[in-house]
Amino acid sequence: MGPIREMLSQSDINEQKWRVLRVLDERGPSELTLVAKEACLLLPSLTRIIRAMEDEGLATRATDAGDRRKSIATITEAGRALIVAHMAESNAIFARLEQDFGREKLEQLLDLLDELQTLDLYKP
Amino acid sequence: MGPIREMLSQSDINEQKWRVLRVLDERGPSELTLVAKEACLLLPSLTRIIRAMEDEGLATRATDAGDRRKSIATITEAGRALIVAHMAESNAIFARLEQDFGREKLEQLLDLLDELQTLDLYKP
DNA sequence: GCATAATAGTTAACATGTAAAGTATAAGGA
DNA sequence: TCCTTATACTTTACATGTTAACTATTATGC
Repeated sequence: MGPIREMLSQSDINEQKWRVLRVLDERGPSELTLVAKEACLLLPSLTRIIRAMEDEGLATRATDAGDRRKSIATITEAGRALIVAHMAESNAIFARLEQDFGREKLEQLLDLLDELQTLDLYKP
Repeated sequence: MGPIREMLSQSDINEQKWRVLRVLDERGPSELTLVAKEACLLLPSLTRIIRAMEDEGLATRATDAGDRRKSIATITEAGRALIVAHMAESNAIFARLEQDFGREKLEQLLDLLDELQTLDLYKP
């Protein structure tokens, strides 16, 4: 993810915020636990990140009406604009990776990682 | 690597020190840049870790005679003893992973990751 | 219903990662 | 030889990850 980090460092955003933005954009308003899982973050990290993102106007939050323990995060227009601004470059980086590494291998790798992550190695 | 971390947390050692110990054990006395590469650490991290390991008597250091910029790290008997003490459990964890995930898949995954890491995505 | 447990997040304290600048030594070229 | 560049770390400062303890709210068993 080095190239992605490099791309984002030009802007006023980092890798974690980028992942959160993309999750919120793809899945719509979501509770924080889900966002954390999708963005591969622990909740304490997400707490920190999303507070910053609120301050920067990239996302908003509201407590869920049905279950007041839950907090629902939503991407703002500014957040969406940031995604649009970087999407072309992001795609180019990904295309480059596909070309250098091989599309099949890349898919294989991602599948294996996904599968490994769903394995629960703790239970016996 | 969760299970490995769990195993080590019982003891007075952590994941990074474990990796450094294993590198030093497998490759013998080595300069720090090599150790960092093999243990997937940046040099500043290694500096911190190896100082602690010296204090705990797990490794020693000496400046290279031929090139006085280099620092050569060596595992001690205490370090080797720590490896021995945890090796059986480490092997069991790995065997468990092989069983749950599949040996072939695991090898495939490690190969792909290795290959990806050698790719230089920054150059042209 | 009420006590207990479970869930969703937050906070705080500490460990670790990372980038940038600094030091010391070595190598190369005019 | 002297100046410049490169290498091998170290130090510093800050970002991020991680664990444990905490609050608030909801679900469950009796």
